[in-house]
Amino acid sequence: MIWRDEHGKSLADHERPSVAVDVALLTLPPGGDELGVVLHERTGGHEAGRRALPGTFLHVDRRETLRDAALRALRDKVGVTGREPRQLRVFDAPDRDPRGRVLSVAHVDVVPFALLAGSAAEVVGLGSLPPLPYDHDDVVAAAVAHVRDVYRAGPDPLGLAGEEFTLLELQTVHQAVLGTPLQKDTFRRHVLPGLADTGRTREGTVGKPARTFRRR
Amino acid sequence: MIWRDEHGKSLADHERPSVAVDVALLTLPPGGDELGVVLHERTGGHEAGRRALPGTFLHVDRRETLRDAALRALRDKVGVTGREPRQLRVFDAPDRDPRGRVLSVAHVDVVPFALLAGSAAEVVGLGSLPPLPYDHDDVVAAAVAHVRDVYRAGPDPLGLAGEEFTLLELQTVHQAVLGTPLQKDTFRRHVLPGLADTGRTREGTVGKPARTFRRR
DNA sequence: CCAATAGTGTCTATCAGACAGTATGTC
DNA sequence: GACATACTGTCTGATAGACACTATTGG
Repeated sequence: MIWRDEHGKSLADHERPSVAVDVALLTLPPGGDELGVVLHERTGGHEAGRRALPGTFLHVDRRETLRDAALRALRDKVGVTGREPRQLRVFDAPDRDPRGRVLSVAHVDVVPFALLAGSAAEVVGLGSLPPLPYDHDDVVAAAVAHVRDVYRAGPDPLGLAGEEFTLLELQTVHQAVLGTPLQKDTFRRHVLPGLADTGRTREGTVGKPARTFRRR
Repeated sequence: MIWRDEHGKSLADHERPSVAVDVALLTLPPGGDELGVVLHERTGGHEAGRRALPGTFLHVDRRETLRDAALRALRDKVGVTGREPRQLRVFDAPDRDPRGRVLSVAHVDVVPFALLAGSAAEVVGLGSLPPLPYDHDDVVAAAVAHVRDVYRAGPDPLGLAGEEFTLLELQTVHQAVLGTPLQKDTFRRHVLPGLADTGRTREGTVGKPARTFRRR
C-alpha cells in the first residue's frame, strides 16, 4: 500500500535530501583557560588530512534517530561514549556540501577532558581553530553560545567539573566556559544553593583545605 | 562526477529520509486573553477534515531552503505571507509518520490577527485545541515556550501589537502571551526603555487619552 | 462634580557586587 | 610565626514589585 498526501502524491514522488549530523563536542583542556573543540582528522577520500567536527549520515535504513546518529559519530570518529547530544539547529544552505543536497542537523555536547584519554580525539582551543569545512565554524559558534547560556543558569549544568569539586575548581570551569573572570565571593553565593556539601575536603595543598561539593 | 566520502560511498548509497517543515503560527484573537494557533483543515486524502499545523515537504529539486518551504506552507495552506519563521527543532521519531521515514523541521512564527482577515486560516485558542496529528501537539508546546521566552526579553519583540500601540494595549499582548497578569506600573517601567514615544495619543475613549508608542 | 483611565512619586525587600575581615591549613 | 588559601560579615547601589497618589479626559 502506498499512502498519498492531499495532492495525491506519495513520499516517493518527492526528491529527498541527504541528512547528516555534526557534533560540536566541547571540553576543557587542563590548565587551559578556554574551551576546546574535539576534532577528528579525516583519512582517505578527497579531504584527507583536513580536520572537521565529528559527523555522519543518518542511517535511515536502520530506523536510526538523529540522537543515535550523533552518538555513533562520536563513538566512531573520536571514540567518545556516554554523551547526551542536544540539537542546535539545521544547516540547510543548498550549496553547503559540494556532493549534493545535504542537510546537517548540528548538535552540541560537552565532555570532561579526562574521558578523552587515549581516544582518537584531537582537542583544539577555541582561539586556535583551523578553518573548518562546510559551515562547521558556524556550528562551533552556535555550540559555544548555547553552552554559555546554559552555564549562566546554575553550577556546572553539563558536568564538565566531574562528580566532586571544590568551589575554586567549579569557578575555574565557569570562567573558562564563559570566557570572563568571576569574583570569588559573588560566585560562591550564586552557586551554593545548587550544591550539596560532601563533608569531605581537598587535602594536600598549601593553605586551608577546601570543602568539596556535588551538584544537587 | 560522483563524490565519495571517506568510506568510498557516494550520497546515492545512503537511503534518504523525506524532510518536511511544520509551522506553529501563533496569533492573538481580539478580546481573547490567550494565544491562538493557526490551523488548516485538510481536504482530500486519507485525513480529510482533520485539522493540522500548516506544513509541507521540502522541495529539494528546487533547491529550496527550509525557511522557504515554511513560507510556502504558510502561503499555500493558510494564506499568510511576510512572516519570518524560526526553527524550533527536528522531530525525528522513526514512526512519527505512517507513510514512511519523515523528519519534520518544526518552525514557529507569530502574526497580528488583523493580517488573517479573509484567509483560509482557522484560529483555535490554546485551551481548546483539538488533538493534532503526528507530533504537532509537541510542536505547539515548543512554539509557545519559545515565544514566551522571547517576550520576557523586551516589548513585543515579534510585533504582535502592530506598529503603534498604547501601553495598555502592549500590556494586554504580553499578558496573553505569557498567560499571567502583570502590574501596570512595573510593566511600564520595564518596557519604556525599549519604546519610542510617537507624540500622538489614542483619542475617543473614556478617561485620559493614552500616549502611543513604537518599538525602538 | 463624577467616573474612568493614564501616569508617577516613593517605600521596601531583594540581590549583585565588592571590600575587608576571620578561619584554618602547610611549611 | 609566616604565609597561603578558604570562607564570611557587611556595606552599597541597583532593581523589582507594590501602594497610593496625582493628572487629564468625557459625560
